[in-house]
Amino acid sequence: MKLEEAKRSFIQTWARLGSEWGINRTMAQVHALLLATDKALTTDEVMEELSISRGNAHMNLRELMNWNLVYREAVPGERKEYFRAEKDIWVVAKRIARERKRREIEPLFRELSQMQNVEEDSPEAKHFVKTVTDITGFAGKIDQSVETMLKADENWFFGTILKLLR
Amino acid sequence: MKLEEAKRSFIQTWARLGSEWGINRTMAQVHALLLATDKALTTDEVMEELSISRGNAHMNLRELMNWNLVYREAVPGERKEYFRAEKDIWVVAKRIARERKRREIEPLFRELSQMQNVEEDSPEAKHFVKTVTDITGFAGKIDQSVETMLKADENWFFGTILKLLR
DNA sequence: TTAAATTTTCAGAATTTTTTGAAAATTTAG
DNA sequence: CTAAATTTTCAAAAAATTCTGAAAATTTAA
Repeated sequence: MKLEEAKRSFIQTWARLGSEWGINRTMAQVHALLLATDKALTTDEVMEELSISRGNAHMNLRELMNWNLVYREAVPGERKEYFRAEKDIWVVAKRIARERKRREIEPLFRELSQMQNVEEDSPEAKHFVKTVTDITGFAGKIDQSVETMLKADENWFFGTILKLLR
Repeated sequence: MKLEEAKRSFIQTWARLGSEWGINRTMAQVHALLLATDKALTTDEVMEELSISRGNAHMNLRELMNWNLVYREAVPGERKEYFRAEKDIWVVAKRIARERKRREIEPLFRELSQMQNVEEDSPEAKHFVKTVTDITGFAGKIDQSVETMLKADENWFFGTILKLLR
């Protein structure tokens, strides 16, 4: 398999995976392109490689920066902005987990908690409250597990930094 | 909060969560309705409750059965089919995990493995292969963890069945 | 300053996904 | 069997999402 072919294939696979998990197809493509490339790219290069418009490239690069999956890289003597992806896959996973937890799990958790205050005493109401309570408990456990994972990573990070400073 | 209000709110929340995670909005609504209801419902009741068409209700109920999240329940003396949701949230989570693993993680794993055969020796090619290899390894670990979770649960299930039969 | 380069925005267009609803197929009561 | 009840299918319509491209805003070199 040739490199260019493999890259295209990787971009396509990543895009499909993204849309299966609720991530915009183009955002996943841009991410894949940057993951597959060993240098920082400009907006124009992203547009060219993926045959997408400037607006689209721009918005998705910005969104990837919001997720902390892509960062700007200054290139001396160049006016344009260059973008590079975080390549450490564990860091990538951690950042996606943090972002989805923050945007989705935490609000879910809060909303579900509200629903347990059903002022009614019928069997239907009891059943409903039990279901919601079970789900809330489950969401809490997931939330807690992700939190532990992220905290463990912070400690690891902190430990590494300390070693460097020592 | 009144039961009906809480139910509506639950259905809406579940639908939002579903679409954030790549699950069809209506499928999530139907699932939520059945989770929130302490009895089996007919297609007509689902249509009525959610104000959706017959075709839509039918297709989504069928898809939920494919996911093993909903099952038909025979009601003696009734011609219509009744549907009920699995309520054990751990079982629900396990079934969703199994299905997404089978449909998404496993194919991903296979596709990524292909991409590591880049017959080229440039630094770019090396970088690409390393990235893909890292991701493949990561996907493998996720796959393995989910597998362990599911297997543990099978044992638990098997153990429970044995107890019942003993 | 000035103007060229670059980034940002967003209304309308294009695309993709989902839904409808009516016809066809199937099932079952009588 | 016959026909009423019910389920299933799927082409077309509707809705939701994503993308484009050009204009506006911003930045920077000179």
